[in-house]
Amino acid sequence: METLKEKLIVAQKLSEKYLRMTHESIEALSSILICKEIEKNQFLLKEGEICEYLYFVDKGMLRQFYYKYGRDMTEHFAIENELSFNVESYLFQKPSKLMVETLEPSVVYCISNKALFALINKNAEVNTMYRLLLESLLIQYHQRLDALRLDLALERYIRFLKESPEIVQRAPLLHIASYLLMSPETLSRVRSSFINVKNP
Amino acid sequence: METLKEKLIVAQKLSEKYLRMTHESIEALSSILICKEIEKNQFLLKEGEICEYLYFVDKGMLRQFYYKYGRDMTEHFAIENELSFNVESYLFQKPSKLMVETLEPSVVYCISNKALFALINKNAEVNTMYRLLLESLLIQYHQRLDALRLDLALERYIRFLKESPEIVQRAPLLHIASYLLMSPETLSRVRSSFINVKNP
DNA sequence: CGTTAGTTTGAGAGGACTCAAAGTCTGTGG
DNA sequence: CCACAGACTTTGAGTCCTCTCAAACTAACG
Repeated sequence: METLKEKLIVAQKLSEKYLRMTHESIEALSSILICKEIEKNQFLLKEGEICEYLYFVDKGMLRQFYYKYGRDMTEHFAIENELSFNVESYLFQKPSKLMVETLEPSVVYCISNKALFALINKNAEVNTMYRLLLESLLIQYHQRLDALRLDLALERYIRFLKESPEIVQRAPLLHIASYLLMSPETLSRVRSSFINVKNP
Repeated sequence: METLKEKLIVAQKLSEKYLRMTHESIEALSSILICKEIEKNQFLLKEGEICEYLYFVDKGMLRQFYYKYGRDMTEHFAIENELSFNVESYLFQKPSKLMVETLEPSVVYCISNKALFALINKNAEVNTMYRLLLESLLIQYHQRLDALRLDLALERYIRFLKESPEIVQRAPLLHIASYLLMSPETLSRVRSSFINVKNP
Protein backbone atom coordinates (compact mmCIF):
# COMPACT_ATOMS: atom_id res chain seq x y z
CA MET A 1 0.00 0.00 0.00
CA GLU A 2 1.24 3.42 -0.86
CA THR A 3 0.39 5.12 2.41
CA LEU A 4 2.47 2.64 4.37
CA LYS A 5 5.51 3.71 2.46
CA GLU A 6 4.72 7.35 2.99
CA LYS A 7 4.30 6.87 6.70
CA LEU A 8 7.67 5.18 6.80
CA ILE A 9 9.23 8.18 5.09
CA VAL A 10 7.66 10.53 7.60
CA ALA A 11 8.84 8.38 10.51
CA GLN A 12 12.31 8.48 8.99
CA LYS A 13 12.16 12.26 8.86
CA LEU A 14 11.22 12.37 12.53
CA SER A 15 14.04 9.99 13.34
CA GLU A 16 16.41 12.14 11.30
CA LYS A 17 15.31 15.25 13.11
CA TYR A 18 15.51 14.05 16.70
CA LEU A 19 17.28 10.70 17.02
CA ARG A 20 18.63 8.20 14.53
CA MET A 21 16.82 4.96 15.35
CA THR A 22 16.90 1.36 14.18
CA HIS A 23 14.65 0.36 11.35
CA GLU A 24 12.39 -1.52 13.77
CA SER A 25 11.78 1.55 15.89
CA ILE A 26 11.13 3.68 12.83
CA GLU A 27 8.66 1.13 11.61
CA ALA A 28 6.94 1.07 15.00
CA LEU A 29 6.71 4.82 14.95
CA SER A 30 5.37 4.86 11.42
CA SER A 31 2.64 2.43 12.43
CA ILE A 32 1.01 4.98 14.74
CA LEU A 33 1.03 7.83 12.23
CA ILE A 34 -2.26 8.95 10.77
CA CYS A 35 -2.22 10.89 7.55
CA LYS A 36 -4.68 13.73 7.11
CA GLU A 37 -5.18 15.87 4.05
CA ILE A 38 -6.94 19.20 4.57
CA GLU A 39 -7.71 22.28 2.56
CA LYS A 40 -6.93 25.86 3.39
CA ASN A 41 -8.49 27.62 6.38
CA GLN A 42 -9.68 24.49 8.14
CA PHE A 43 -9.35 23.76 11.82
CA LEU A 44 -7.31 20.87 13.16
CA LEU A 45 -8.00 21.88 16.73
CA LYS A 46 -10.76 24.15 17.97
CA GLU A 47 -11.11 26.08 21.19
CA GLY A 48 -12.46 23.90 24.00
CA GLU A 49 -11.46 20.64 22.35
CA ILE A 50 -8.83 18.34 23.74
CA CYS A 51 -5.61 18.21 21.75
CA GLU A 52 -5.47 14.54 20.99
CA TYR A 53 -2.83 14.75 18.31
CA LEU A 54 0.57 16.09 17.69
CA TYR A 55 0.71 17.39 14.11
CA PHE A 56 3.73 16.94 11.89
CA VAL A 57 3.50 18.98 8.70
CA ASP A 58 4.41 17.10 5.56
CA LYS A 59 3.11 19.76 3.21
CA GLY A 60 1.48 23.12 3.71
CA MET A 61 1.35 25.40 6.71
CA LEU A 62 -0.34 25.49 10.10
CA ARG A 63 -1.03 28.36 12.45
CA GLN A 64 -1.40 28.00 16.20
CA PHE A 65 -3.37 30.85 17.81
CA TYR A 66 -5.72 31.87 20.59
CA TYR A 67 -7.86 34.76 21.70
CA LYS A 68 -6.38 37.10 24.25
CA TYR A 69 -8.80 39.78 25.36
CA GLY A 70 -10.76 39.13 22.22
CA ARG A 71 -7.77 39.53 19.94
CA ASP A 72 -6.47 36.88 17.63
CA MET A 73 -2.91 36.09 18.74
CA THR A 74 -0.64 33.92 16.65
CA GLU A 75 1.57 31.77 18.78
CA HIS A 76 3.32 29.60 16.26
CA PHE A 77 3.62 28.78 12.58
CA ALA A 78 4.58 25.34 11.34
CA ILE A 79 5.67 24.56 7.81
CA GLU A 80 7.12 21.42 6.25
CA ASN A 81 8.88 19.12 8.72
CA GLU A 82 7.76 21.13 11.71
CA LEU A 83 5.45 20.31 14.58
CA SER A 84 2.32 21.90 15.94
CA PHE A 85 0.33 21.04 19.07
CA ASN A 86 -0.81 22.41 22.39
CA VAL A 87 1.52 21.22 25.13
CA GLU A 88 -0.84 21.57 28.11
CA SER A 89 -3.82 20.11 26.34
CA TYR A 90 -1.89 17.27 24.75
CA LEU A 91 -0.07 16.21 27.89
CA PHE A 92 -2.87 16.61 30.39
CA GLN A 93 -5.72 15.95 27.99
CA LYS A 94 -7.56 19.04 29.13
CA PRO A 95 -9.58 21.50 27.00
CA SER A 96 -7.50 23.75 24.79
CA LYS A 97 -7.64 27.52 24.55
CA LEU A 98 -5.37 27.25 21.56
CA MET A 99 -6.55 26.57 18.05
CA VAL A 100 -4.71 25.13 15.08
CA GLU A 101 -5.71 25.97 11.52
CA THR A 102 -4.30 25.50 8.04
CA LEU A 103 -3.11 28.55 6.15
CA GLU A 104 -2.56 26.50 3.02
CA PRO A 105 -3.87 23.21 1.67
CA SER A 106 -1.91 20.77 3.80
CA VAL A 107 -0.91 17.20 4.45
CA VAL A 108 -0.22 16.47 8.11
CA TYR A 109 0.70 13.32 9.98
CA CYS A 110 -1.01 12.99 13.33
CA ILE A 111 0.42 11.24 16.37
CA SER A 112 -2.18 10.43 18.97
CA ASN A 113 -1.37 10.94 22.60
CA LYS A 114 -2.53 7.49 23.54
CA ALA A 115 -0.62 5.65 20.86
CA LEU A 116 2.53 7.65 21.41
CA PHE A 117 2.68 6.96 25.13
CA ALA A 118 1.89 3.31 24.63
CA LEU A 119 4.80 3.12 22.23
CA ILE A 120 7.10 5.10 24.49
CA ASN A 121 6.48 2.63 27.28
CA LYS A 122 7.58 -0.32 25.26
CA ASN A 123 10.20 1.13 22.97
CA ALA A 124 13.25 2.70 24.61
CA GLU A 125 14.42 4.38 21.43
CA VAL A 126 11.13 6.12 20.83
CA ASN A 127 11.18 7.08 24.48
CA THR A 128 14.53 8.76 23.99
CA MET A 129 13.41 10.35 20.76
CA TYR A 130 10.46 11.86 22.54
CA ARG A 131 12.76 13.18 25.24
CA LEU A 132 14.93 14.83 22.63
CA LEU A 133 11.85 16.25 20.99
CA LEU A 134 10.85 17.83 24.31
CA GLU A 135 14.34 19.18 24.80
CA SER A 136 14.39 20.71 21.36
CA LEU A 137 10.98 22.30 21.95
CA LEU A 138 12.22 23.72 25.21
CA ILE A 139 15.15 25.34 23.47
CA GLN A 140 12.81 26.67 20.80
CA TYR A 141 10.57 28.28 23.43
CA HIS A 142 13.60 29.69 25.16
CA GLN A 143 14.73 31.35 21.97
CA ARG A 144 11.26 32.67 21.32
CA LEU A 145 11.21 34.27 24.75
CA ASP A 146 14.52 35.89 23.93
CA ALA A 147 13.12 37.17 20.63
CA LEU A 148 10.11 38.75 22.31
CA ARG A 149 12.40 40.65 24.63
CA LEU A 150 13.49 42.84 21.72
CA ASP A 151 11.68 46.12 22.35
CA LEU A 152 11.56 47.62 18.88
CA ALA A 153 9.06 46.33 16.37
CA LEU A 154 11.72 46.61 13.67
CA GLU A 155 14.15 44.42 15.59
CA ARG A 156 11.58 41.69 16.12
CA TYR A 157 10.73 41.75 12.44
CA ILE A 158 14.34 41.55 11.29
CA ARG A 159 15.04 38.63 13.59
CA PHE A 160 11.99 36.73 12.41
CA LEU A 161 12.88 37.45 8.80
CA LYS A 162 16.34 36.04 9.40
CA GLU A 163 15.09 32.93 11.18
CA SER A 164 12.04 32.15 9.09
CA PRO A 165 12.22 33.87 5.72
CA GLU A 166 9.97 31.21 4.27
CA ILE A 167 7.15 31.95 6.70
CA VAL A 168 7.43 35.69 6.12
CA GLN A 169 6.85 34.96 2.44
CA ARG A 170 3.96 32.58 2.87
CA ALA A 171 1.93 33.83 5.85
CA PRO A 172 -0.48 36.79 5.73
CA LEU A 173 0.90 40.00 7.22
CA LEU A 174 -1.97 40.12 9.71
CA HIS A 175 -0.82 36.93 11.40
CA ILE A 176 2.85 37.73 11.30
CA ALA A 177 1.98 41.00 13.03
CA SER A 178 0.21 39.28 15.91
CA TYR A 179 3.05 36.76 16.14
CA LEU A 180 5.52 39.60 16.48
CA LEU A 181 3.33 41.51 18.93
CA MET A 182 2.56 44.51 16.80
CA SER A 183 -0.42 45.86 14.89
CA PRO A 184 -0.71 45.08 11.19
CA GLU A 185 -0.30 48.78 10.46
CA THR A 186 2.97 48.87 12.33
CA LEU A 187 4.26 45.78 10.57
CA SER A 188 3.41 47.31 7.23
CA ARG A 189 5.33 50.48 8.11
CA VAL A 190 8.23 48.54 9.61
CA ARG A 191 8.52 46.41 6.54
CA SER A 192 8.58 49.32 4.12
CA SER A 193 11.08 51.25 6.24
CA PHE A 194 13.27 48.15 6.33
CA ILE A 195 13.19 47.83 2.55
CA ASN A 196 14.16 51.50 2.27
CA VAL A 197 17.08 50.97 4.63
CA LYS A 198 18.32 48.12 2.47
CA ASN A 199 17.91 50.00 -0.84
CA PRO A 200 18.48 53.69 -0.11
CA MET B 1 26.05 11.26 58.14
CA GLU B 2 23.71 14.18 58.30
CA THR B 3 24.04 15.26 54.67
CA LEU B 4 22.96 11.86 53.40
CA LYS B 5 19.66 12.27 55.17
CA GLU B 6 19.22 15.77 53.80
CA LYS B 7 19.93 14.61 50.29
CA LEU B 8 17.31 11.97 50.69
CA ILE B 9 14.79 14.59 51.74
CA VAL B 10 15.60 16.71 48.71
CA ALA B 11 15.29 13.70 46.42
CA GLN B 12 11.92 13.01 48.00
CA LYS B 13 10.83 16.55 47.26
CA LEU B 14 11.83 16.12 43.64
CA SER B 15 9.96 12.85 43.50
CA GLU B 16 6.94 14.52 45.09
CA LYS B 17 7.05 17.32 42.58
CA TYR B 18 7.39 15.34 39.38
CA LEU B 19 6.81 11.63 39.88
CA ARG B 20 6.26 9.44 42.91
CA MET B 21 9.03 6.87 42.79
CA THR B 22 10.08 3.82 44.74
CA HIS B 23 12.43 4.26 47.63
CA GLU B 24 15.24 2.70 45.62
CA SER B 25 14.91 5.24 42.85
CA ILE B 26 14.73 8.10 45.31
CA GLU B 27 17.85 6.83 46.97
CA ALA B 28 19.62 6.54 43.64
CA LEU B 29 18.61 10.09 42.81
CA SER B 30 19.76 11.36 46.20
CA SER B 31 23.15 9.79 45.64
CA ILE B 32 23.96 12.11 42.76
CA LEU B 33 22.92 15.30 44.56
CA ILE B 34 25.61 17.71 45.59
CA CYS B 35 24.83 20.22 48.30
CA LYS B 36 26.21 23.72 47.98
CA GLU B 37 25.88 26.56 50.45
CA ILE B 38 26.49 30.05 49.11
CA GLU B 39 26.15 33.59 50.33
CA LYS B 40 24.28 36.45 48.73
CA ASN B 41 25.30 37.89 45.38
CA GLN B 42 27.51 35.00 44.34
CA PHE B 43 27.58 33.39 40.93
CA LEU B 44 26.63 29.79 40.36
CA LEU B 45 27.09 30.12 36.64
CA LYS B 46 29.02 32.82 34.80
CA GLU B 47 28.84 33.97 31.23
CA GLY B 48 30.94 31.77 28.94
CA GLU B 49 30.99 28.82 31.31
CA ILE B 50 29.30 25.53 30.60
CA CYS B 51 26.22 24.84 32.69
CA GLU B 52 27.26 21.58 34.26
CA TYR B 53 24.57 21.53 36.93
CA LEU B 54 20.90 21.81 37.36
CA TYR B 55 20.20 23.78 40.54
CA PHE B 56 17.41 22.89 42.92
CA VAL B 57 16.84 25.56 45.55
CA ASP B 58 16.47 24.25 49.06
CA LYS B 59 16.76 27.64 50.71
CA GLY B 60 17.24 31.15 49.38
CA MET B 61 16.73 32.60 45.94
CA LEU B 62 18.44 32.47 42.56
CA ARG B 63 18.25 34.79 39.60
CA GLN B 64 18.87 33.74 36.02
CA PHE B 65 19.85 36.62 33.74
CA TYR B 66 21.84 37.69 30.71
CA TYR B 67 22.99 40.79 28.88
CA LYS B 68 20.93 41.89 25.93
CA TYR B 69 22.39 44.89 24.14
CA GLY B 70 24.32 45.62 27.28
CA ARG B 71 21.29 45.56 29.54
CA ASP B 72 20.83 43.20 32.41
CA MET B 73 17.75 41.11 31.64
CA THR B 74 16.25 38.84 34.26
CA GLU B 75 14.94 35.66 32.76
CA HIS B 76 13.89 33.68 35.78
CA PHE B 77 13.73 33.65 39.56
CA ALA B 78 13.89 30.45 41.58
CA ILE B 79 12.97 30.20 45.24
CA GLU B 80 12.56 27.19 47.53
CA ASN B 81 11.74 23.94 45.71
CA GLU B 82 12.26 25.47 42.29
CA LEU B 83 14.82 24.82 39.61
CA SER B 84 17.30 26.98 37.80
CA PHE B 85 19.57 26.13 34.89
CA ASN B 86 20.35 27.01 31.30
CA VAL B 87 18.64 24.54 28.98
CA GLU B 88 20.86 24.97 25.93
CA SER B 89 24.09 24.97 27.86
CA TYR B 90 23.13 22.09 30.14
CA LEU B 91 21.86 19.83 27.39
CA PHE B 92 24.47 20.52 24.75
CA GLN B 93 27.30 21.39 27.11
CA LYS B 94 28.08 24.55 25.26
CA PRO B 95 29.12 27.95 26.67
CA SER B 96 26.34 29.85 28.38
CA LYS B 97 25.24 33.41 27.75
CA LEU B 98 23.07 33.13 30.81
CA MET B 99 24.27 33.67 34.35
CA VAL B 100 22.88 32.41 37.62
CA GLU B 101 23.42 34.32 40.86
CA THR B 102 22.10 34.21 44.40
CA LEU B 103 19.91 37.05 45.60
CA GLU B 104 19.93 35.69 49.15
CA PRO B 105 22.19 33.40 51.14
CA SER B 106 21.20 30.05 49.70
CA VAL B 107 21.42 26.31 49.92
CA VAL B 108 21.15 24.58 46.56
CA TYR B 109 21.39 20.96 45.50
CA CYS B 110 23.21 20.46 42.24
CA ILE B 111 22.56 17.70 39.74
CA SER B 112 25.37 17.21 37.30
CA ASN B 113 24.60 16.60 33.68
CA LYS B 114 26.86 13.58 33.50
CA ALA B 115 25.53 11.87 36.62
CA LEU B 116 21.92 12.58 35.74
CA PHE B 117 22.14 11.05 32.28
CA ALA B 118 24.06 8.07 33.57
CA LEU B 119 21.27 7.51 36.05
CA ILE B 120 18.55 8.06 33.50
CA ASN B 121 20.04 5.37 31.33
CA LYS B 122 19.87 2.73 33.99
CA ASN B 123 16.83 3.76 35.99
CA ALA B 124 13.51 3.84 34.16
CA GLU B 125 11.72 5.74 36.91
CA VAL B 126 14.25 8.53 36.98
CA ASN B 127 14.04 8.55 33.21
CA THR B 128 10.31 9.14 33.42
CA MET B 129 10.72 11.71 36.17
CA TYR B 130 13.10 13.64 33.98
CA ARG B 131 10.60 13.49 31.14
CA LEU B 132 7.91 14.90 33.39
CA LEU B 133 10.29 17.58 34.53
CA LEU B 134 10.88 18.59 30.92
CA GLU B 135 7.15 18.61 30.26
CA SER B 136 6.48 20.79 33.25
CA LEU B 137 9.21 23.20 32.20
CA LEU B 138 7.71 23.35 28.75
CA ILE B 139 4.35 24.32 30.18
CA GLN B 140 6.03 26.89 32.39
CA TYR B 141 7.74 28.48 29.37
CA HIS B 142 4.48 28.42 27.48
CA GLN B 143 2.75 30.32 30.25
CA ARG B 144 5.56 32.80 30.45
CA LEU B 145 5.23 33.49 26.74
CA ASP B 146 1.55 34.10 27.30
CA ALA B 147 2.34 36.47 30.17
CA LEU B 148 4.74 38.51 28.06
CA ARG B 149 2.04 38.99 25.47
CA LEU B 150 0.19 41.32 27.84
CA ASP B 151 0.86 44.76 26.43
CA LEU B 152 0.35 46.96 29.47
CA ALA B 153 3.04 47.15 32.11
CA LEU B 154 0.32 47.17 34.77
CA GLU B 155 -1.19 43.93 33.49
CA ARG B 156 2.15 42.13 33.49
CA TYR B 157 2.79 43.31 37.03
CA ILE B 158 -0.61 42.20 38.34
CA ARG B 159 -0.22 38.79 36.79
CA PHE B 160 3.23 38.29 38.24
CA LEU B 161 2.01 39.47 41.63
CA LYS B 162 -0.78 36.93 41.50
CA GLU B 163 1.48 34.08 40.41
CA SER B 164 4.54 34.81 42.51
CA PRO B 165 3.69 37.12 45.40
CA GLU B 166 6.62 35.72 47.32
CA ILE B 167 9.13 36.75 44.70
CA VAL B 168 7.63 40.23 44.43
CA GLN B 169 8.29 40.60 48.15
CA ARG B 170 11.79 39.23 48.15
CA ALA B 171 13.43 40.35 44.89
CA PRO B 172 14.75 43.87 44.24
CA LEU B 173 12.48 46.07 42.12
CA LEU B 174 15.22 46.53 39.56
CA HIS B 175 15.25 42.83 38.68
CA ILE B 176 11.50 42.42 38.75
CA ALA B 177 11.34 45.31 36.30
CA SER B 178 13.67 43.66 33.81
CA TYR B 179 11.82 40.37 34.26
CA LEU B 180 8.57 42.10 33.37
CA LEU B 181 10.13 44.02 30.48
CA MET B 182 9.79 47.52 31.83
CA SER B 183 12.09 50.16 33.27
CA PRO B 184 12.49 50.37 37.04
CA GLU B 185 10.85 53.79 36.94
CA THR B 186 7.80 52.38 35.22
CA LEU B 187 7.53 49.53 37.69
CA SER B 188 7.72 51.96 40.56
CA ARG B 189 4.90 54.03 39.08
CA VAL B 190 2.85 50.99 38.14
CA ARG B 191 3.16 49.61 41.63
CA SER B 192 2.07 52.83 43.33
CA SER B 193 -0.82 53.32 40.93
CA PHE B 194 -1.89 49.75 41.64
CA ILE B 195 -1.87 50.34 45.39
CA ASN B 196 -3.98 53.45 44.85
CA VAL B 197 -6.46 51.49 42.79
CA LYS B 198 -6.78 48.94 45.59
CA ASN B 199 -7.14 51.56 48.36
CA PRO B 200 -8.84 54.59 46.83
C1' DC C 1 26.16 58.69 61.02
C1' DG C 2 27.85 58.98 56.49
C1' DT C 3 28.15 56.40 52.09
C1' DT C 4 26.07 53.96 48.68
C1' DA C 5 22.62 51.19 46.61
C1' DG C 6 17.95 51.17 45.68
C1' DT C 7 13.47 53.52 44.85
C1' DT C 8 10.51 57.36 43.73
C1' DT C 9 9.10 61.52 41.30
C1' DG C 10 9.22 64.85 37.38
C1' DA C 11 9.57 66.46 32.57
C1' DG C 12 10.06 65.77 27.83
C1' DA C 13 10.55 62.67 23.69
C1' DG C 14 9.32 58.94 20.77
C1' DG C 15 7.43 54.44 19.33
C1' DA C 16 3.39 52.04 18.61
C1' DC C 17 -1.57 52.08 18.99
C1' DT C 18 -6.30 53.22 17.25
C1' DC C 19 -9.48 54.79 14.02
C1' DA C 20 -10.29 55.98 9.37
C1' DA C 21 -9.78 55.90 4.56
C1' DA C 22 -7.50 54.80 0.34
C1' DG C 23 -5.26 51.57 -2.38
C1' DT C 24 -4.13 46.72 -4.06
C1' DC C 25 -4.73 42.01 -4.95
C1' DT C 26 -7.43 37.74 -5.85
C1' DG C 27 -10.84 34.89 -7.30
C1' DT C 28 -15.49 34.27 -9.06
C1' DG C 29 -19.28 34.99 -12.18
C1' DG C 30 -21.11 37.25 -16.08
C1' DC D 1 -11.55 37.90 -20.62
C1' DC D 2 -13.15 41.57 -17.95
C1' DA D 3 -15.54 43.49 -13.87
C1' DC D 4 -16.54 43.57 -9.32
C1' DA D 5 -16.74 41.94 -4.37
C1' DG D 6 -14.23 41.05 -0.53
C1' DA D 7 -10.04 40.41 1.77
C1' DC D 8 -5.67 42.18 2.63
C1' DT D 9 -2.26 45.95 2.89
C1' DT D 10 -0.83 50.69 3.02
C1' DT D 11 -1.04 55.49 4.41
C1' DG D 12 -2.46 59.35 7.47
C1' DA D 13 -3.53 61.80 11.84
C1' DG D 14 -3.88 62.09 16.60
C1' DT D 15 -3.22 59.94 21.22
C1' DC D 16 -1.14 57.41 24.84
C1' DC D 17 2.14 54.49 27.14
C1' DT D 18 6.63 53.85 28.34
C1' DC D 19 11.16 55.32 27.74
C1' DT D 20 15.26 58.28 29.05
C1' DC D 21 17.61 61.58 31.71
C1' DA D 22 17.83 64.00 36.01
C1' DA D 23 17.24 64.80 40.65
C1' DA D 24 15.32 63.96 45.17
C1' DC D 25 14.43 60.78 48.51
C1' DT D 26 14.93 56.46 51.47
C1' DA D 27 16.97 52.49 53.38
C1' DA D 28 20.56 49.56 54.53
C1' DC D 29 25.15 48.64 56.12
C1' DG D 30 29.54 49.32 57.98
